Amino acid sequence: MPALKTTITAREIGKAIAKAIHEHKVLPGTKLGEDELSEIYGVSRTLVRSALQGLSHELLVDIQPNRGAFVAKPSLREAREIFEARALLEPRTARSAALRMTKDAARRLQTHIDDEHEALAQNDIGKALWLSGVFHIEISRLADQATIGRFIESLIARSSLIIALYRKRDSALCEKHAHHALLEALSQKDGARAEELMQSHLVDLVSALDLREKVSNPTKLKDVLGGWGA
Amino acid sequence: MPALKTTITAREIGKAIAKAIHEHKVLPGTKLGEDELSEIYGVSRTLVRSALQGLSHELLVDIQPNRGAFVAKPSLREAREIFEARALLEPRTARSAALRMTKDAARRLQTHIDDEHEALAQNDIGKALWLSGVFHIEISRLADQATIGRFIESLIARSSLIIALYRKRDSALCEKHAHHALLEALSQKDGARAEELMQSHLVDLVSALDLREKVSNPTKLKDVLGGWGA
DNA sequence: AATCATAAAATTGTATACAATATTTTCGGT
DNA sequence: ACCGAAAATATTGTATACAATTTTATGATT
Repeated sequence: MPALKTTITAREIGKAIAKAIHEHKVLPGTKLGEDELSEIYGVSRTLVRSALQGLSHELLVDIQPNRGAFVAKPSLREAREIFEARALLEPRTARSAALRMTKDAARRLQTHIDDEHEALAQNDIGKALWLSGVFHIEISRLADQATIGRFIESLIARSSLIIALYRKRDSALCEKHAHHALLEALSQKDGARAEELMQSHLVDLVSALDLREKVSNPTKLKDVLGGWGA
Repeated sequence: MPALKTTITAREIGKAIAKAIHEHKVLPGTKLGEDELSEIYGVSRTLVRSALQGLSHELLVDIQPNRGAFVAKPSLREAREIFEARALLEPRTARSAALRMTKDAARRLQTHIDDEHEALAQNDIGKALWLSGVFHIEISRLADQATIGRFIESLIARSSLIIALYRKRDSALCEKHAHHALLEALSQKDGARAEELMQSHLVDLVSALDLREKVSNPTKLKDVLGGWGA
């Protein structure tokens, strides 16, 4: 029988929390108490703290001194920056990926798309979101550029926070076709097309967000509430 | 009188170690023992570990399970990737910076160049190296793109490891003129020129490195040592 | 009832203690 | 002298204990 796993590492705890964040199981602003997490994973606060510090380095959680760790709430500005950075990195990376495409990779990506479809069919939005992120990460892996790949990974993780915070109410996240088209271009080693498709896919993602400036904080309530019975 | 600082944070310890690495005070591969660092900074291993984990996240140190933390030794492949990534990000960032340039920023950058010159005059190569990195980071700060700025910062930090490992023996790191020209373009808000200059500056940096493949590991010592007395 | 000051509880920050794992030293055999 | 095994030492990994800080609860005062 396979060896029973008896320990859990800080990294694994971090991954688990990151996945929960990615799947919108925990929303931005949620407090991540150390004792609570210790309890959950059956370890001391030491490991939990290590995991949280790691996540804070990835800007997925915000550690406030003496107050604790909270799931990060990227500002509007951060949100824009993150998608600008993705627009800069991912299309080019998709192009590189196309050139290195293999049959095996194509099968793997197809499986991902299927899983994504399945999750959507079961209305498991969280899982679909996570799989969608993994799809992008897989592509960046194919590009064989670990350094930029890490950047992209970090951007994608934070993107899920942005979606949680700024998604337009009506927007249906239907990435199935985009991902399918992307896979096709990749399979044909058509780098130029893959680049194009990735670019427009990212534009679509942003267009499903409401990244307009918030209404300026109403210094006077009257401005907002006034004129009810004139 | 100013309040006496009595504590040191994990972040500050990390910064101090990072600076020492950047200045080549500690070279790639150096063991960073926890007890040793605790002693130095007058804190328990807890904070030291936290600092080391942070640095490991930035890939500046390599933590080997049960063996400890070592100053990272980027591979040839990583070295190439890092400068490719810089070539992708920094020229564009320099262009953005030019558009947002202010008198104040120009003065600050000029001071940096002067300091750099001073350090070189005193033959303090380490300090010059560090200042050179900070110069690039300052520019990325000006671009007002925190997200990409963080990426660039991370790349620059690792660049100093690469320089330590792969610098050509004869190459004199003379960035003074390049930085001066860059500052001039920025001051004139000439984005296109700043982008160009940054690009060629990075090419120059790479050309001072020896990033060729190592000789294939000699499977037989005889191949290397044989033929001594034929 | 609302508000403020104070006290109690809960939570995070740091140090220390112990366990697990490496590294070094010692020492017997060849 | 040169290995190799085993003990001794040193170092990292994790848990716990205590200190510092924040949050919540309490109660007196208006």
